[in-house]
Amino acid sequence: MNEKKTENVIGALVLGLADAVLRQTENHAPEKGQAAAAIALLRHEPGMPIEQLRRALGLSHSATVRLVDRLVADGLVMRHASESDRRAVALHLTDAGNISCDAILSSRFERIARALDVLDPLERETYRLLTEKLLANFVEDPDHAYSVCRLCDLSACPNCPVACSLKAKA
Amino acid sequence: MNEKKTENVIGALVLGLADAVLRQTENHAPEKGQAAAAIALLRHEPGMPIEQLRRALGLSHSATVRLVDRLVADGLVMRHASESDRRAVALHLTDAGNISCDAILSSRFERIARALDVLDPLERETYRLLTEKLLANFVEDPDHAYSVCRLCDLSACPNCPVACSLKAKA
DNA sequence: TGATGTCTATGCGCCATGCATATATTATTT
DNA sequence: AAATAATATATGCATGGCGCATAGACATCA
Repeated sequence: MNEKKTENVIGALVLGLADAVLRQTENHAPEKGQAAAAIALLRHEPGMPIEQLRRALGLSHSATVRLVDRLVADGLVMRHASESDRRAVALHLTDAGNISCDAILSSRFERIARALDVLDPLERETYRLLTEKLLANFVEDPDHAYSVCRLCDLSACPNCPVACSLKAKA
Repeated sequence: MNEKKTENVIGALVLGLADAVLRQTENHAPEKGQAAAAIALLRHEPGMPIEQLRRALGLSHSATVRLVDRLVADGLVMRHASESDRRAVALHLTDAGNISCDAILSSRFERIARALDVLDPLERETYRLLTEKLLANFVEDPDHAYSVCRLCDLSACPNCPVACSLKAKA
């Protein structure tokens, strides 16, 4: 009995913590919504084209173009010519964009770390291992991987289970 | 070393699963955004006034009033006079609203259950216990509790750790 | 080379949002 | 009890983001 309670509890934490993280990161971005995620993704993958960014953010094409327009106007992002495809735009962070990105990543880290404070080291390790198992099974394809990891600090994520899982599938 | 990896992995799962759940539930609501959460909240608390709904959804006042307007126009919600406060509106689900709510809750459950499929029963139980511990520590006040549990199926959540945690604080 | 698909950009209309304001009712103060 | 402040709801207005449709540049493949 009460088999549904597990799903309720996990759903609640997931929703609440995602809310909290998104609120935190939005405070360090020029606007609400996916701006912070766009900035973090451009650190992951400098030179990312708009279309790839679009798929990672789950936006329509025009919404993505206009988001990039605003980030460029804010001085956080630059549009360069892509070397491999002359149709495409290669997006890069400016110096100001990198500073903004640092603030986004560290505020996200702090918020999650605070939520994990109640766990002792052993519990935390257990939780990490189980979460990695869930995550490896969760990701469907490269676009989804970018989406799921869009606010991660990849420099602090050796052997990312998402990347490993995709490699194993290929 | 790699102390930040725990936060990265949990942040990624939380974000990705919240995305997936929100997309699922939106499919069974008349519009994107907080409509599905509003419907689920009105099942939790029939007669909830607009202001309380507003705090649970994290919207502005006018956005909430207009959201309710649209839900009423869609035939999912009714505005009644509140018995305890003649300024307030008591919101209730219509029959159609209840049907929509059933679809929202079950689609959320299915999506989360699917993500948990990789865990064996023992792992799942461990994950549930640790998540309950995190959740009990996470919730700040009653408004936050409504927000975090806004898509839960409370009929399947005996001894909700969120409610218990708030009782203990009071 | 020709046909089709992809990547980016933009004009246009719609609609959700925030702001300021208005009204009714409750709570508080004197 | 009267006056004042605070709360709950509603709405007109202006702004702005979004989706749709379209267009041009380039790539890919036959």
